[in-house]
Amino acid sequence: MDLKTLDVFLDVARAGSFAAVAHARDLDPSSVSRAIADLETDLGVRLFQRSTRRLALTEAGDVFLGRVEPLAEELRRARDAAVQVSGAPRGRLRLTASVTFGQRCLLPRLPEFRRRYPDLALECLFTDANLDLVADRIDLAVRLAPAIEGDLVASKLMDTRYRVVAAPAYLDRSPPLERPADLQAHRCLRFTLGAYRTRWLFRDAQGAIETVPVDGDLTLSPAGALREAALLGLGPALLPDWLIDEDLAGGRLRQLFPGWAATATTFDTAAWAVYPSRAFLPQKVRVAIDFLRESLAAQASSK
Amino acid sequence: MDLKTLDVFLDVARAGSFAAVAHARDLDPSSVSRAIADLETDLGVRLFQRSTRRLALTEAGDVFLGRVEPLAEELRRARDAAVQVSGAPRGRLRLTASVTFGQRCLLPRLPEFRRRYPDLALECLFTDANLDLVADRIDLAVRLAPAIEGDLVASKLMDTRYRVVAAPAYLDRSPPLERPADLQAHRCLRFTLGAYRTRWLFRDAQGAIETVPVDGDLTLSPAGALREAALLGLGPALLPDWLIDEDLAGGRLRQLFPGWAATATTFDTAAWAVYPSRAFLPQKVRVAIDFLRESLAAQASSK
DNA sequence: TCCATTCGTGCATATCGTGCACGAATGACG
DNA sequence: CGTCATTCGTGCACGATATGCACGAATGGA
Repeated sequence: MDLKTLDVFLDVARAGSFAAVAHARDLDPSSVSRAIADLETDLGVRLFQRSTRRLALTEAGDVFLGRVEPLAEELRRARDAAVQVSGAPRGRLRLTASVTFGQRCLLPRLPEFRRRYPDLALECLFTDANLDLVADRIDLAVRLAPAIEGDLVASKLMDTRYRVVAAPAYLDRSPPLERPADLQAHRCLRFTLGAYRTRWLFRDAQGAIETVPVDGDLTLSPAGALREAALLGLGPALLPDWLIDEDLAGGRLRQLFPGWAATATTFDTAAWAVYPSRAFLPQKVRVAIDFLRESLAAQASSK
Repeated sequence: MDLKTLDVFLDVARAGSFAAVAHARDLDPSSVSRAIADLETDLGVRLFQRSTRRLALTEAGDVFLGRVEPLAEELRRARDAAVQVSGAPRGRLRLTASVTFGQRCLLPRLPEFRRRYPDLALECLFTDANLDLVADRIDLAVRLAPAIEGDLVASKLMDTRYRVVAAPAYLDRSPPLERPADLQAHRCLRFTLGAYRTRWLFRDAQGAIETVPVDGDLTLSPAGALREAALLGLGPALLPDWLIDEDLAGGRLRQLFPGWAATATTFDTAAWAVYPSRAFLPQKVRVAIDFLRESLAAQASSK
């Protein structure tokens, strides 16, 4: 049973004519005739009594019409409802990012986002666990990486950089840190993740890369905790710019080796908006991506 | 949008797997995958987020599911309702017959019919106008004719015969009526319709046909009125057996020329149940035909 | 009676649905 | 981490179905 056929049935019942409906729908009358005949066969019930000039609903046809007419309308509504949910910046958006990035870069932007899209409810899952977009029904993930692999679609929000920093008080009472290699004489504040614990990489203005072994008696996670330790003057730390830019500007932290790019993994990395598919992208996701890109870009360009 | 596709969608939403649904329905998984993809294209909305091991409804998919789930059930009900109306001896039956036949042969049978089929409402249109089955939405017509022509379906209920009759009092005071030709000396009671007004036909035991011109100063319609005139002794009348059998048995009328078959049109004629179509014949019509055939046949065999 | 319109059907063809084969991705398991 | 079974998506071929066209029969109006 085809919904188009049901619509044809409704039209024929109203018009009392196959030919009139065929004309209105730009179909051949034989198609309408057959569609109705097929529907009758499908149902096992005669819906119309026919003569060439007259068409009348049977009692069964009457009953079917009464039942089916509201349903056709409901189905249109079902479609419209689905389209509307998808097409409008409303509904519920499930967003995930790491704890620190979420709190540092996304949370402060929520008031403005809410102001712009008051019909859009946000569900933020800030976690350092790498949530599965399908299984956890995530609409949008913000991920920090040099690039995004796999089937997922990614849209770059902003570039990110790492810097080695330390508190002024730490620097005042410590041996000088003029070159990256000087770190080896210091107890560095290390991030929990693999490469961050053993060696940091530096690239100078000419592009030469230097690997510096690092060690220390403090390993921390998440990145926000590392920042706190650095602010407390516990040692040098390798931290992302978006986390410490304000501390640097406020003098609470100082950047070491400003002529060098620093990292523990890759020098070129970014924050990405990641979502499962481009096809039929709900509007709510679209506007969130655009908002974040715009907002974070504005932050980046003010450095 | 196909209802089968909607059912597949519902199954997939419940099972969270294309493959499982394909297996349950004995389909290839690619068919399920395509059906859902086509539905998404049709709607312009993504209903599921997919990974090979995981399938999750989108928010739009959720909304659509909630809307569509009750509709599938309602459509099944619509079909069932139509089938039920058609399949059961219930509902409303529109029946037509000529005034006289209706009152004489059908009306007395209504109590028994109602007793048998209490859920079946009868709408009887006894009229001498030849109603159109389609335009007037007649389920069943009882027609008196030698045969039924055209597209309509006819089922013979019983044979009918005409007889020339007169009241005993009329015969006592009139010239003798021993042969059909004797009618010419009498003022016959004539029926309004064409051939009944000018000549009656007689066929003897050997099959020889004699045409007798008839005349008189009284022309009547319907047949019941003609019968009344005959009972009043106003003259000889050509009347159908079903109308006068009881009068003959009660001696109120006498049959003339018993060795001859009489008619104004054709000698072999019958009462027919006529209905628009055999295809998907509603049960209510079926039982009415069967009832009338059985009941009228019983009347015929008791003569 | 004539004629325009309508429904139904045969036929040919275009379109669509579906199975099969296969590749890529996913997770569970050892 | 590697292996493997399972799952979804896609190309291809082919069968099934939908549809237009032509035409005949019937209907009703003039």
